[in-house]
Amino acid sequence: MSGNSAIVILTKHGLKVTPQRIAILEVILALKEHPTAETICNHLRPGYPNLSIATVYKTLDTFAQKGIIRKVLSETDTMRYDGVAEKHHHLYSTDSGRIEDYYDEGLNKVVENYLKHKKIPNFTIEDFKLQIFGKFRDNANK
Amino acid sequence: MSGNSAIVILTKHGLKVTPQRIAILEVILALKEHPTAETICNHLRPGYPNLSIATVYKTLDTFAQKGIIRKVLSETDTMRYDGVAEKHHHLYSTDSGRIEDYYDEGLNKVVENYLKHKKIPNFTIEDFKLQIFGKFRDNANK
DNA sequence: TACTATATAATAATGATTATCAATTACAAA
DNA sequence: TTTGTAATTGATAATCATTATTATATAGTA
Repeated sequence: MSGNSAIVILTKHGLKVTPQRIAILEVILALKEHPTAETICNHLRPGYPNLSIATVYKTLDTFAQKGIIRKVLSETDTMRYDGVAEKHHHLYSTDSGRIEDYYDEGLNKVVENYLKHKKIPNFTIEDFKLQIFGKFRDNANK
Repeated sequence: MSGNSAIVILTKHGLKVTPQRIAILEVILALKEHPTAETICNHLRPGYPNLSIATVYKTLDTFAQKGIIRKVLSETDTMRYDGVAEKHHHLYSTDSGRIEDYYDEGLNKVVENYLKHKKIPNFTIEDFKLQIFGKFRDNANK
């Protein structure tokens, strides 16, 4: 029951449950590719021909504020969104715009440990994230 | 002779030495605050009233391509630039747009070591960078 | 000094995102 | 169930950062 879990998430965060919000949330949870607002819109157009891009932007912002999704910094000037809220890092291709998630609990621990001891002067750490740059060895251009 | 080192850098990278390039390079090397193109322009306006914002953008792009400076991903949609080419990380404030450099050779080593052993499938690592999120304990809003 | 490729300035164009606002809708209370 | 109200949506205009265009100016070389 995929539709259901979106509703649960919205309710849990005190958001009004609208068809648009359900649809947008379902798409972003399903897509693994860090979609842009535009991409999300295109995915939904068949079912919601009147969906406005402004609504998508506003909804994504709302979700990000609630911590349901994350905004992803990208090399270009297009903002991208990430349906995965659990801690992870990003692999950036140095030849294309491709970005992939990278989970590595060991890496988290190593860095956490290091930072726990090495205090940064004048700064209280809340979270960290690695951007790893390099090349994918397959040709897919997700 | 601060003007001199900018000229040396430009020459070393095979770039034509123009007054605008010297001025822009000097400003970005001097500023510690990851300025935007606009900020750089404002700093230079007194001396170069006709400096065009387009020139600033193009020049910064040229510098970044040569590796003289780096582009910095920011939370908002404004690109920022970093005069420091040596490897370093960034501290992001979670309440303001403030971004500061963070150098930590020990941290570099720890992560490098970890990644050297833990191969990432289907990906060749070239470089990495940490984004560290948190709060600055002073009030400066650089 | 003259030549040629490159850089610059001014400005128009683009593209992503945000603001506005009237019409619609979710949902709480009666 | 119906009603009232505040929040949401869609349409579109406005904004803001960045890029493209192009005529003029200039750096570096012969």
